Amino acid sequence: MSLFHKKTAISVQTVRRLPQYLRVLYNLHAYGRLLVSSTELAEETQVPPIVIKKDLQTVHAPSKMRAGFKVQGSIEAIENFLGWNNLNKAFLVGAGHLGAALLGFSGFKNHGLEIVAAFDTHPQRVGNEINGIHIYHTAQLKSIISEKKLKIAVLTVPVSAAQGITDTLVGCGIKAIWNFAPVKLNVPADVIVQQEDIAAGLAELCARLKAHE
Amino acid sequence: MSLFHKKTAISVQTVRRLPQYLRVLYNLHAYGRLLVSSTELAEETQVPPIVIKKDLQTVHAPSKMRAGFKVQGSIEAIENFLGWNNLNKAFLVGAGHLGAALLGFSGFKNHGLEIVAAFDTHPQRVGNEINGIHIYHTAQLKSIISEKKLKIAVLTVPVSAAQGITDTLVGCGIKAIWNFAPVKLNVPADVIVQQEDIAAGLAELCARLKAHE
DNA sequence: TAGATTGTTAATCGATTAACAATC
DNA sequence: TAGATTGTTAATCGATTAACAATC
Repeated sequence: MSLFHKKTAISVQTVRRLPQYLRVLYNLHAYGRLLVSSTELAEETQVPPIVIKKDLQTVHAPSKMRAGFKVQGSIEAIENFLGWNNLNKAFLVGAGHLGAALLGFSGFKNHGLEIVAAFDTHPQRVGNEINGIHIYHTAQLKSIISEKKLKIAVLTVPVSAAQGITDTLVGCGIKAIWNFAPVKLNVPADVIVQQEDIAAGLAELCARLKAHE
Repeated sequence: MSLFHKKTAISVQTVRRLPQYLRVLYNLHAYGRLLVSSTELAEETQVPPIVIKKDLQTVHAPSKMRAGFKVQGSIEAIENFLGWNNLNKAFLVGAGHLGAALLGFSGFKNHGLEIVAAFDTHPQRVGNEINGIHIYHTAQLKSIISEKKLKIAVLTVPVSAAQGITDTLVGCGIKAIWNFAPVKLNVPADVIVQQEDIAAGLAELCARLKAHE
């Protein structure tokens, strides 16, 4: 209603729920289902039907009155909203167990992310391939990032190495870092850091366990 | 103020922020610092000082007027709140890359979790040890769970195996499952499932990237 | 002392939930 | 038709934020 073009800020919570819906929708689509109601989606997720209805409405998922949301159209709406219909090229630094797990997870291609290179310093890892992705030595970071024009980093290095690598990445003009190391990274204001903190999940579990007793 | 003993429900958000504070507090403690203000903690985390003040107050972290929160006492308050001062014994199912990453992460001992056994079906993995933790065959789940009286499972199996294993675990009387497989698990109401969904983090990153453009 | 801080209550904001109309 | 569902607006709830007193 404002004359000014207000940036429609969609809540973080909504955004984080979208992948759940997407998984169910993929399944339904594979079974040939054309429509799904918010109540049915609610059964397949932990999310209350009204929340689902609102979330799908905010990403403009198409629907049919009385019949539910269109499966295919909702998939497209969510993918489009998240930008998951065209792949972002990314690279991974730190090809240890966690890094290898992420490299091995082909599902990212459904999630808008294509990891095209990996880096490590460990001589036994450099030169190998995981899931078709070559592991370069970290010394080559700068040249390969600029050569392949990469903007998104997945950081799975030990805590002790995280800030140092980050400084290098920032120097390479990286736009976003998906950080799995449990440290706060210092970056310039225009670099996005998405922090993944599994201790948070564990804390939640422990709190629920205590409350349950 | 109520005569009834109302269960003080602490918000999930607060619980999930606690580990961040804990990491900073451990560092400060290692440097011999006795007090820290919420403003200083705010600089070391992404969290606004008022939120930190409130969070620490809700876990009854001790403080000194005008001087800040007591470092050691705050550590104890958080650990105590989360039950991280005495270790919960847990086991892991699925010793692939992700499982191996979690087994290799000794930091869980600071987080109230001690993984004492791992399980897999892969012949090349069964019988090995990772970080001193033995990998048993999944066929031994039942006997070892009851022998060691384990109540908490960490689930890092492929999606296709997750529900089947879960049914077995429920049959063994497990109390909680920390689930890294991107599926909703069907469990009885008295079993806690803590869902870890890295697609949620990726979705958040993508939304922020889009908003940033 | 002045000023930085915690302590505590109130105000704001935004997400969730409820309510009900519209639809097929 | 009746009933299940989406569409849309209002109400509720709870987390965050602000405000200011108390303290050393």
